Amino acid sequence: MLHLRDQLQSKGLKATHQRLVIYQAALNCEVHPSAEWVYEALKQDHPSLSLGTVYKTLASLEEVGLLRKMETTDGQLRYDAKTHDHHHIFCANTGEIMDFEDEELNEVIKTFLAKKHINNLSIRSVSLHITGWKEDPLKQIEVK
Amino acid sequence: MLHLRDQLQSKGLKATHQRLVIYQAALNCEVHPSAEWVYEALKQDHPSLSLGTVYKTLASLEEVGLLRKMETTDGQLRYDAKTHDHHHIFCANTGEIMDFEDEELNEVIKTFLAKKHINNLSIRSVSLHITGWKEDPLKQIEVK
DNA sequence: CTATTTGCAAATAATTTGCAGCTGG
DNA sequence: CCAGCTGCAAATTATTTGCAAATAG
Repeated sequence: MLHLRDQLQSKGLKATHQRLVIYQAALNCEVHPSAEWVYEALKQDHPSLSLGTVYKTLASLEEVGLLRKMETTDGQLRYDAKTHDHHHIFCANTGEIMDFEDEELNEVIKTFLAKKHINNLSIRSVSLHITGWKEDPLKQIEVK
Repeated sequence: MLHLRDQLQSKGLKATHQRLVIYQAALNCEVHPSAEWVYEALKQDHPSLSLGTVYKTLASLEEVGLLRKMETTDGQLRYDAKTHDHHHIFCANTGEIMDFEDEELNEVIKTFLAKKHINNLSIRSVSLHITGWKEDPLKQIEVK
């Protein structure tokens, strides 16, 4: 828990109890959490935590770069605790969003884009959105 | 306007006046429109058109594949009239979202992913999210 | 005709805001 | 201390729904 505290402080945020647990929940979360998700996850152990605070805290963490906003289509703002370049696989039948990390792929894409010299744009990050379909026969049954 | 009518009908949708103008507005739009955007754009010429109808119509068009939902971070559901694979450039200073089409890039990415054989996933589409920074000195002034 | 679709208003969901009281440094 | 945070409730924004009236085919 100590280095989370340091991270917050180095960004100029007070290391409050709420921020520590919210940040930790986001980091340990295997999915890409929404405010609601974090709130539900923490409610049991921290009943006095309010949903409004979760919203504000996630926004602050994003503002200072400790979290990233995720682009989604599902009507909820989601966050991503990985702040380095990585990719996402959206499974069209199960609705899952999985991380996909591949340093080689990052290189391939960035090299390609660098060669192209798009307008007067300096590229900061790239993230691939892969839409796929799980061919697992067990899962197939669940297709709605 | 004729082939729009045909497209709707071929998908089993009645070619109503509202659908024709909404679909056309989405197609001619250089940005990636939200329901609100389409509504505002059409309000003048079609004052009886209701926002609820715009929501329903965009959802229907997406359902039959004439539009795609766009992943965003801005809290509004946006649509994209391009239904083939293409990429998006998000400009971090101006907030613009630009299309980026490059058949060669699609190939490079798909070939790479095909080689990897990710789990038991069949890849349906890929879309690259490029975050960049416009180096235009004129624009730099506007950075907030 | 009649199954769909529209317009409107009311309902719901997601997020933000205002502000009094609490708390970390 | 006291500036920055939190909790709460009310406000706002985005989207969906229900239903009677309109309309495409």
